[in-house]
Amino acid sequence: MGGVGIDDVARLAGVSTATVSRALRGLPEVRESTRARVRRAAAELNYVPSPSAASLASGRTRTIGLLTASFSRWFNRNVVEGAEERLRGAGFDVLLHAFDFAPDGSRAPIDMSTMRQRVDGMIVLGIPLSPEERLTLDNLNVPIVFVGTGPPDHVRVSMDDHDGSRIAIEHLAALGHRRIGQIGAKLPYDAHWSSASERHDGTVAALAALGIDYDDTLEAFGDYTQEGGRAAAAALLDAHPDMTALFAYSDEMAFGALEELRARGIRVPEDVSVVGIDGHELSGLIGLTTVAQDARAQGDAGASLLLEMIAGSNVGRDVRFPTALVDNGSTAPAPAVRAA
Amino acid sequence: MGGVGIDDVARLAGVSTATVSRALRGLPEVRESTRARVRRAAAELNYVPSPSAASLASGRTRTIGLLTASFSRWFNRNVVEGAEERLRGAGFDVLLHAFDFAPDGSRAPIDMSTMRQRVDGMIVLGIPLSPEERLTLDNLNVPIVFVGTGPPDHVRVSMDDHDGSRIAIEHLAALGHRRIGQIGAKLPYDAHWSSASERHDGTVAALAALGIDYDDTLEAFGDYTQEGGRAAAAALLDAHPDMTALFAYSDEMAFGALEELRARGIRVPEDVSVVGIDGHELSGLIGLTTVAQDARAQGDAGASLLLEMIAGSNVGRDVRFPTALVDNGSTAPAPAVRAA
DNA sequence: TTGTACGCGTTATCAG
DNA sequence: CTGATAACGCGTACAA
Repeated sequence: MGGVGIDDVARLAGVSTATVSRALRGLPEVRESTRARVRRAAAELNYVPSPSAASLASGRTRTIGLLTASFSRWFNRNVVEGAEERLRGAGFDVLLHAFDFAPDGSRAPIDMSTMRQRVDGMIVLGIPLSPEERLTLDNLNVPIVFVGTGPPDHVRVSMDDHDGSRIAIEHLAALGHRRIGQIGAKLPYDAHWSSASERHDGTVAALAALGIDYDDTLEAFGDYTQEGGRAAAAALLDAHPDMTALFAYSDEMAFGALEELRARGIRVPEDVSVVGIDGHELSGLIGLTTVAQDARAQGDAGASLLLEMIAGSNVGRDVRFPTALVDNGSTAPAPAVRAA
Repeated sequence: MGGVGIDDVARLAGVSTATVSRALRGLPEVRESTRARVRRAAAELNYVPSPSAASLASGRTRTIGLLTASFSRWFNRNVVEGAEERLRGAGFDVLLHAFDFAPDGSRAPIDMSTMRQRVDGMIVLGIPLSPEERLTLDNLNVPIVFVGTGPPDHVRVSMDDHDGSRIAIEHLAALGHRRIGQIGAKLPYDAHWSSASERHDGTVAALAALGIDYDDTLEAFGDYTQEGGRAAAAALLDAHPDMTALFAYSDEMAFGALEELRARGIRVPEDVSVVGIDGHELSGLIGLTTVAQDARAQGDAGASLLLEMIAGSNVGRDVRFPTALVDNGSTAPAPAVRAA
């Protein structure tokens, strides 16, 4: 029951352990009749190969490390789901390494060296990494795919952040909004290649293209949490009573903003319009207009890419997913326009 | 860089590999000065032990398997977070095995034998298992902890389901509601020990204690999804126009019910009151009164229990967490009462 | 197409 | 307290 080894199977099937190994792993050089016999013997004995022994002997682990920030974030949990399904379907296990940000937005340094020898590849999800952290990652000497946020010298899968901002800003501008507050993120180690940075740049570019002056006091940072979004909204509302719209870089931050607006008795969308990013499953019920992305598909794509890299392929550098505006009713013509 | 082994460290420290192993694992029988020397050598060489080799030799993996249904469910993702943090803190890795239900509520059979030799323990999250599935689990020969839903002959951590229903029903009854629809779940393999079953039983008991007749046509099944909750609400509203309240066994199903009510122009709470279970982070913004539980703490507790079992302790059978009503405004006196 | 035999990098036993 | 050495269970050259 506990100790059926490869030699037990070999004995029962009347072949050598080498043949058992080859047959069970589907190597082509085995006669089909032999393979069938081995399979039957293995099934009869309820044999399962020891992954430790296999890894030790082969150097491969058939395990992928998944580094992610908290599942309280819609994006992360959806990517993990998509990636996990694809990886398990391909016969890979998933080693989960999650971590949280402290309330002040900081976080403990992540040491990936514990993953050494444990994984054949890594997926890193949605967080900027410090140079030291990237070093411990690279020292793993396995392929790495970044999803959501990733440095330029690595393979990255994400939505088209720049274009997402353009869509949001153009939507608001078309409704006559000119004083648009932004709720962004300033995470540690953001070296200008995070999604937050790109959404910011896209916003600035979109405003410029529309001839609207960019005012950096119209940006506050919610760091992708609901509470952060609420605090950011509060700060912006205090500083800019004339603001008529809010663009949050995630639905969760937008939800926080909606809470703050409601608490102040400010009507949405009559007084202030709000747009988020994600396409959260509750944006419909809550009534939040959002720039929707398919996070699950990004997880799937990231996993697929990683598997190709492990198989030796030379994949490209970047995969960007499109976004689309979903109007759930939280935007309306700017008050001044309506008045006119 | 790639191939620093225990013997490299041994050579540099001037000791045997056995001593290196003992020193680095913190075994007590090593002189502190020796341990320090070994530690220094290991650090200098950037040595990380091979988990495969360690597992092969010791039989332990320092890895816990986590079996869970989709993270789209609030409960699951919060439990996973709580458990993951505790396990990683204790030096254990987490192997994630997720799966989805098909749209019709069924699911493919889960084969845990792939976890054989891979994990020192298992946490199973929130799903009833078939007898065959439980068998593949038990055949792993490792401690198992169930969180949320678990068979009576295993260690289980969950909220007090029975009492949660009591709280919800008493709250509604105190407001004068008598025709209370329930949105429950009928998952495959539910052998009467699931949270859904217990919430149902608790509801029936609470109604009986209040002298309210139980009517099984007032129960529909949403299977813990938002869409399912919406469909269940629709069916109940069609069949029972006189129904004045809905009690859903999860916030997500309640959210679906709110969607359906809104689509029909039925006001909440003026026409129909709604209560959920969970304390979802968006229940406040959405305005859903709910019986709140601490899912993260349950994940933490489940992990702690499992670690104790792995260490050889004989833990108890059951840990139940309390719940508390959070009034977010979706309940009001029953219309008939108001009219009176 | 199959078998032999060595090696993978630790842990654990037993001496010392 | 420390060292030598035999497992641990498989993958894979190499040979047949």
